Amino acid sequence: MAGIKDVARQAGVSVGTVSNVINRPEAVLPDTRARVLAAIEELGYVRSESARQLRAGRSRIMALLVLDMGNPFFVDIARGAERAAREAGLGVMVCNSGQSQEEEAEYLGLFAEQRVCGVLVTPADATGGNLEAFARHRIPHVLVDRVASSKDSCAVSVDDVRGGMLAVGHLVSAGHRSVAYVSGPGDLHQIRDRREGALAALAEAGLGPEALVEIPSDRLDVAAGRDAGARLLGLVPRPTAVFCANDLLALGVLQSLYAAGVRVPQDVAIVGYDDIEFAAAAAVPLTSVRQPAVVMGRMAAELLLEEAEDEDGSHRHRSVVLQPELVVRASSAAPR
Amino acid sequence: MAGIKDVARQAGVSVGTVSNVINRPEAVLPDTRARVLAAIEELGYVRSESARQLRAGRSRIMALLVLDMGNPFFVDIARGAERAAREAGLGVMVCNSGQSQEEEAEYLGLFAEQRVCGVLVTPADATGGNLEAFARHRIPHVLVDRVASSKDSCAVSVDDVRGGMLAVGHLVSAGHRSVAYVSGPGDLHQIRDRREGALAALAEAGLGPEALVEIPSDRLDVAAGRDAGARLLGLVPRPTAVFCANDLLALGVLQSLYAAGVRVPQDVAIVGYDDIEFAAAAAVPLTSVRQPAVVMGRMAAELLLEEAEDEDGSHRHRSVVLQPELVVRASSAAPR
DNA sequence: CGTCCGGATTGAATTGTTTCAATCCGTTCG
DNA sequence: CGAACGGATTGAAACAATTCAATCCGGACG
Repeated sequence: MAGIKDVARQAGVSVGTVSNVINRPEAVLPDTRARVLAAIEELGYVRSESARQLRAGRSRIMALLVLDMGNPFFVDIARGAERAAREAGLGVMVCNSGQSQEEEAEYLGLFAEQRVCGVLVTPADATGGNLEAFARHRIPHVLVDRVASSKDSCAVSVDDVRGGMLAVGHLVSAGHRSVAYVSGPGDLHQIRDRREGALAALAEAGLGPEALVEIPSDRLDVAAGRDAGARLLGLVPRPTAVFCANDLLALGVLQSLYAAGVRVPQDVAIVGYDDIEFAAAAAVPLTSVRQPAVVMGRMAAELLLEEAEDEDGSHRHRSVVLQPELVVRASSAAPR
Repeated sequence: MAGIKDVARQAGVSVGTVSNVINRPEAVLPDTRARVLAAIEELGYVRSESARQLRAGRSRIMALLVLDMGNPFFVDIARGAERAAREAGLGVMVCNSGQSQEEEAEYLGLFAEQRVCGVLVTPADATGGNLEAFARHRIPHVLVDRVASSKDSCAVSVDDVRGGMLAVGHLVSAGHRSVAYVSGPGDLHQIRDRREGALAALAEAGLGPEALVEIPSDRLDVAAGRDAGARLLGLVPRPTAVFCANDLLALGVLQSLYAAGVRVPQDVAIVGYDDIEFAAAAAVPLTSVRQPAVVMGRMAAELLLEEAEDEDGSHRHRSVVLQPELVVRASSAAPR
């Protein structure tokens, strides 16, 4: 494959001039430039990004590590981040940790080797232990959908406590007195915060923590939701409402209940979380807590860019907290 | 940031030995190895992927360029490809072209600069003109969800003509005599093949091409489906069934009809395409043509690996055609 | 005792680009 | 006419790894 030297020889100029034609065309005489461009065309020259990177010390790629690309919520985050990155001339490398700390660690190692200009990450665990190495190496990183645990990084999150309050508050004010919480991996902060919000809403209505029946789940997908739905059906007495930690779980629960002939919302009301596109199109359109996912992705990318481009140490880490919004649809209503 | 030289100095060995410790540990005496590993640990050394790449000539990353990551069908393809790639120790860089030829060209250029070891691509246009440069530079590439237009590359596709036949054959045998086809961008092969299959199914039942009413759409998402649904409502006479080029469109159409009080399937039957996870959870569970998306992604990645690892030119380009499968659910039934 | 062998280690060459001090050359000015 | 200037161009250094021929060293063997 042709390199810059071949181009230089072909055009009868030095390598420096070829580099200038590519990077600072205005600094080269028009006819020299034309000659070089012709040589580039003729040889089919494509500049090597790795050589540039080697010299520059870091790549022009930003990494995004999410829990699950099968969840449209994360796809929206990716979309927001991608747009912001492209505006800055950067590429985005999107990867899934699948909520596994090992995979997360593996990917973070990969990113460090790639010398990515920064990492947007939704950590798979609460402690963020995998990120310590990043802080040590001064690799810019921004926590996404997660509050900053230390002052070592920026973070963009949505107020999950408030989201849980909105969801369960809505159920309580519709008259429900016993609510199931289909949760997810216990080490996820979001899951815990949403529960806390749910408990707060119950407390506000004078109900104790026993009014919230937790149905744990180790994953956050539709299949796990179906399992949770089956378990819900077995509960005696059965709660009259379910709050799910995300919409995928809610869709799975809905399918389960539907299949068992339990009517939604007459017999059981359901509230999901994320308000993914498919929530509105569900068998019974899903009441859900909407998160500004695209905005979150964009803001995270912008914070990362600010940190990465910061030369003089003027960057101050910030935590942005966005507000969720309840979208009421058919799946929630007063109990019998 | 510490480099291999710093490690060598710290451990009192040469750079070659450090390199050996990392890449061929068995070729180094245990105590030397221990010393080097200690130095690596102490200095927090992380090897530079760009320097490796520069020397090796190409990266250990495979690119995947799909039309839209918002479509779960492509997410499944990505999952399949990612798994196969990781088994081979490669990373995957997933990008969206958004069906735009300009974006596609931009990304392909980026991939060439990155010297990716190969590209999996669902071209945004029928001609695949953007790929010519790849063929010229001998960059391995595999067409995904698309038949090979030339003998220059491998391809993995699903028999879309047959998929269209399955869908419309099902509708026809349920008694429908007029079917709307909500299509997508006309330059996509899949869209045309599915139409062809639809026409073939109609012909088999003695119906002419006028029995297929095309409702064109320039995108393939839920919003476009809603638009298409609105247009369908305005048709006189209104077809009794709709075949949608994918499930996102079908979900959108379903929402539109539902909102207008048109009953599905009593008034209008709907058949989608892809059988995404959300099809089964829809307001009316969607009949759909299932594609083996994960398998397709995996096979594509495996073909690419075979091509990329081929040294002696023994690789022969192949086209794999997978078979789709009809999944009948509530959204399709006999007309009034 | 010298030679040979083989495994461990070395260190220089190589990769493709960017950058920058040095050089070249044509103009202008004193 | 020489010097100073300034824009265009040059060419070598630097980036961080891998690779490989050369070297080193200890032991075995003649």
